[in-house]
Amino acid sequence: MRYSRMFIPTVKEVPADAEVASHRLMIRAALCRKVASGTYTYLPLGWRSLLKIIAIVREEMDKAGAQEILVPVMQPAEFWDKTGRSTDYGPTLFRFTDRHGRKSVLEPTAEEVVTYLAAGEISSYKQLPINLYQISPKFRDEFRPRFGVIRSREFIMKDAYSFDADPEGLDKSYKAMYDAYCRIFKRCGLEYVIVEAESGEMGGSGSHQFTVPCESGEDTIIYTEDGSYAANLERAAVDPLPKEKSSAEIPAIQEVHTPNIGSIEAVCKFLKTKPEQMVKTLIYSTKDKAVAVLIRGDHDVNEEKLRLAVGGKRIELADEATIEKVTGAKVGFAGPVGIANKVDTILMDHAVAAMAVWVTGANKTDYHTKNVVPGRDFDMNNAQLIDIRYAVDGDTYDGEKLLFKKGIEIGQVFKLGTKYSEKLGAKFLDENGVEKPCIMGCYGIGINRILASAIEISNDNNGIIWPISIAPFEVLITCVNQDDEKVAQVAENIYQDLMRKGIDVLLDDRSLRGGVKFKDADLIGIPVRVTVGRKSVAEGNVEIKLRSETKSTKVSIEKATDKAIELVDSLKEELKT
RNA sequence: CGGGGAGUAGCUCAGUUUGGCCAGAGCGCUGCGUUCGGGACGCAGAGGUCGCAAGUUCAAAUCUUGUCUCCCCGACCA
Repeated sequence: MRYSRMFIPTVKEVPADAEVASHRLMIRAALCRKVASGTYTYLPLGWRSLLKIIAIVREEMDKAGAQEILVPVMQPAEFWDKTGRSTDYGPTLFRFTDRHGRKSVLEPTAEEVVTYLAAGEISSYKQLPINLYQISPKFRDEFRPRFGVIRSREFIMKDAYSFDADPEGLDKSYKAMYDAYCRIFKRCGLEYVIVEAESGEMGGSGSHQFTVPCESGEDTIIYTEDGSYAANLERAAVDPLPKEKSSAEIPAIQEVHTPNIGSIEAVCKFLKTKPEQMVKTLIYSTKDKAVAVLIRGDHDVNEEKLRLAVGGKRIELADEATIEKVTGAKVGFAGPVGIANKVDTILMDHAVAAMAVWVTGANKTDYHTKNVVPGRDFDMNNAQLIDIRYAVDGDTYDGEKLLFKKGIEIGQVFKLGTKYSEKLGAKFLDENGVEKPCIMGCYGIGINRILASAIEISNDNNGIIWPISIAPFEVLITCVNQDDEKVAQVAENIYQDLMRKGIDVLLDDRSLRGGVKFKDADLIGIPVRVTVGRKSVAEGNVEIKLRSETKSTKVSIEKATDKAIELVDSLKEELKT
């Protein structure tokens, strides 16, 4: 491709609304442009990279035995009602009504439609296992799109769905996808980590998340230094804290007047105490039950752990009316003492149980209680002791200190089980003629996030440094003196030669000053660069360098092609699996 | 959705407090000339219903009200 004829509108100025490096560089290097909040147009360079990523994903999926299909982006809302995800997905689901009044959604993922397909076509164990995947746009009405394409409302996802006859089969299918993911991300040049994850509203029994560690990531991954444990924030388990020693004499429980002081900070200030000496009592409700959650003042409830604790049911913070009914007080004054017979369940975090003395709400508007001694003033048998909070700095798991790191989630694999197959009737007859639901798994990769995270972890002040596998081009020839016919001809010859030999090459044949071309070259980050200029051509040479290095080497014009190919090959070699 | 901020030339922004002499700068773009290996320089030019709508006023980018959009901080996910 000739630069002079290619649409590569690079920009010198840093875009005002781009916060993270990858977003800034994607705009500046002319990979994409924003159309509206969370939606982007990909320009030729960006699309070329995406196509390369897609090709890698497709190749590895096929190799892992999955088969590519394509389901409609526009799906009947009815499917989503059947699985309950119409409500579970909530406002994130894009909905619309057609001219006949039929309700539809734009696919955020395709469990429903693929399971519906399986329900109609699969009837025998002989057809299993099967794994179907697609690579297509997905839509999610995120409350806050941000970081460019990292969290957007429309994105390209590879989503795969496996159907197996038994749990052992699912384990195999899952492993095949897990391994394929490792190969895909390696080939894309990403440094990634795999952590245990929660399956969230996907449902199911097991999940791993693939994350690229970097500062601008939105996800938090938690791991132990010895590598024995790694999980995401939603999942990470923590050890119980050591029991505090109680000082000899603790005065009797005492009610304190705290007018209009409901929040933890305010109470602490008022009572001159610290959040870690307080116990928060949060009232949650499921469809039919009220649950009190006791957690230390400086900790946060992990609602995913909470959801699992109540048997995977949908659970949310109770509304004001419920709280007032349960506690007999306004919001902000709930406490554990005497609440046992008002709620259906009391869940107590380990850290609360470890405390010697509590400061809590009094279940009385404008009052708190202090000197609450667990066991003495609160019957510990009323509460179910569990791990229900987010891990914080200083926590351990299995005795090992937990460390925290930010990252971008680029893929996740789930063991779904039969949630979807049962609801949508994807059943088969086993070898004994017994009808059973298919056991499913689902597997997602954020294609655009691979692009963004590759840039995020590999760039410098001057621009992108692409891994060669997903770079828009493999080689860039910079012709420094385009108006010098001889120089231009040398560049042209190398260009033709590289193209003939199957190299993805871009020739910068614009009639511009060298400096401009070098700046653009750094910005768009093509990994191998051949510089053809008057000086070196006069000596019979050209210069070759890697984008990732500053030094260039002189090679004779005749050997330029071979040298460039050699560099391309060695870069590719590093990404082989 | 809650809290904060911003919409003026293709881009980055000044001007708004104190209404008029205020339609501006730099970059980019077009033409000519000089330059020509790290985003050159000179001259000449093109380009804007000041987000939109209503209102106040002799007069509105500037004041009032409404509205839309975008960005940042919190709760979801690839």
